[in-house]
Amino acid sequence: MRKHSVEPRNASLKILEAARALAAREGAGKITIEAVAKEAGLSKGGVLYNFSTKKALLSGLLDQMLVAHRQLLEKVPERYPSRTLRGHLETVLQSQDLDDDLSMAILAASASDPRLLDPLRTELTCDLERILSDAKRSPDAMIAVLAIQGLRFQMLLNLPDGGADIREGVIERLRTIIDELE
Amino acid sequence: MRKHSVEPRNASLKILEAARALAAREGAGKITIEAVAKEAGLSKGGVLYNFSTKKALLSGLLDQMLVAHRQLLEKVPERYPSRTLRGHLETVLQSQDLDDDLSMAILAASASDPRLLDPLRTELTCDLERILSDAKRSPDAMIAVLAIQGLRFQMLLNLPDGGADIREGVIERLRTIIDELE
DNA sequence: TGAACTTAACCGACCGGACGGTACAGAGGT
DNA sequence: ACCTCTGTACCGTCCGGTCGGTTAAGTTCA
Repeated sequence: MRKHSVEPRNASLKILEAARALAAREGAGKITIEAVAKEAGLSKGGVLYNFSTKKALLSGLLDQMLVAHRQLLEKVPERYPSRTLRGHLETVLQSQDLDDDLSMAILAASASDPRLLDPLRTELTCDLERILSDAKRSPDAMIAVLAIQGLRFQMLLNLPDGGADIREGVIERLRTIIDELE
Repeated sequence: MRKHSVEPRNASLKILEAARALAAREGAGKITIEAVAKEAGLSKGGVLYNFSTKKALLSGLLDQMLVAHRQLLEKVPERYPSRTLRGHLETVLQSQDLDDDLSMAILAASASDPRLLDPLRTELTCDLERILSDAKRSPDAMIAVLAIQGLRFQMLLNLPDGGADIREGVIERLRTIIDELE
């Protein structure tokens, strides 16, 4: 029947990319199917062909972010102790503002459908398990996790951070906490 | 055609209360002016008289939460060192799930209008300033702040927490960190 | 080979309803 | 009489999703 050597021209990726660009340029609130379609050089129908619903689109975006997250984690050299935790920290520090509006969009959507975040939850559950089993003193490890999470949301929502010097101090401190875990 | 002759003045409070109840019962996504009106036992016009726009309503909700937050902070006995920080921790621990959907609603709305969170930002800026000036080792204090923030979001979004024992360990550890700040 | 047919990918008009906001007409109290 | 407040009706817009095309690239078979 079908041999199909050439992959079906995947517009999905282009669509996701368009959504990212759109979110970065216009803000989280501007992600509508039509807008994404226009940005991707497609029609509304085209987008809906690839993602049968808007939730599916957002879900796809989250998925992409999780994949990127995983890749970043793997880049942490194996020899490091508390590898996962360290990876989390670096991920947060590297994250540019580009992802912020995207995250906000997903967050906003999760207000009406909490299950949208399920993939994130399972991913975090995995990571957390690894982190806690790696570390000697789990409370300290968990506090580091929480602080990193706090840092992420602080950046996401533009909450006050106490100024640059505090920021650096915190990062340094977090690093030493992680170092001393094992 | 007055039925309840009592307390005709200013339905704002009742409206806010209704919005809270609605959010708690139906979820964050269900906060619409009409729904709130129905819940509060008045009409859409009535709600819009008190809050001329939906943003104003959400803003009012945020305000109420901040007031409650401030009151909780004041309940921490003065003699405690790092009073504000301690208050933050206790606030998070006491917070009911009731507030969760409300917070989600506000968060979601802030995706399309980031300035909605401005009051929160200024409040936090104040608190942070006090916390950092109170504490001897500011990085540690900031880490505590971040961890508490992380805790809040973890609860808000139902992110994994590593289980009850870890949770307790974290709380205890946070308390000692705070104790040792001054 | 080439006509008929199938299918994947995409288009775009349209629908329906949700929702924020407006207009205006009272009602009640002072 | 006036001001504060509330109710009803309505409007316009936005947006997600549907649906009947349409195009192009195979595939089948005479």
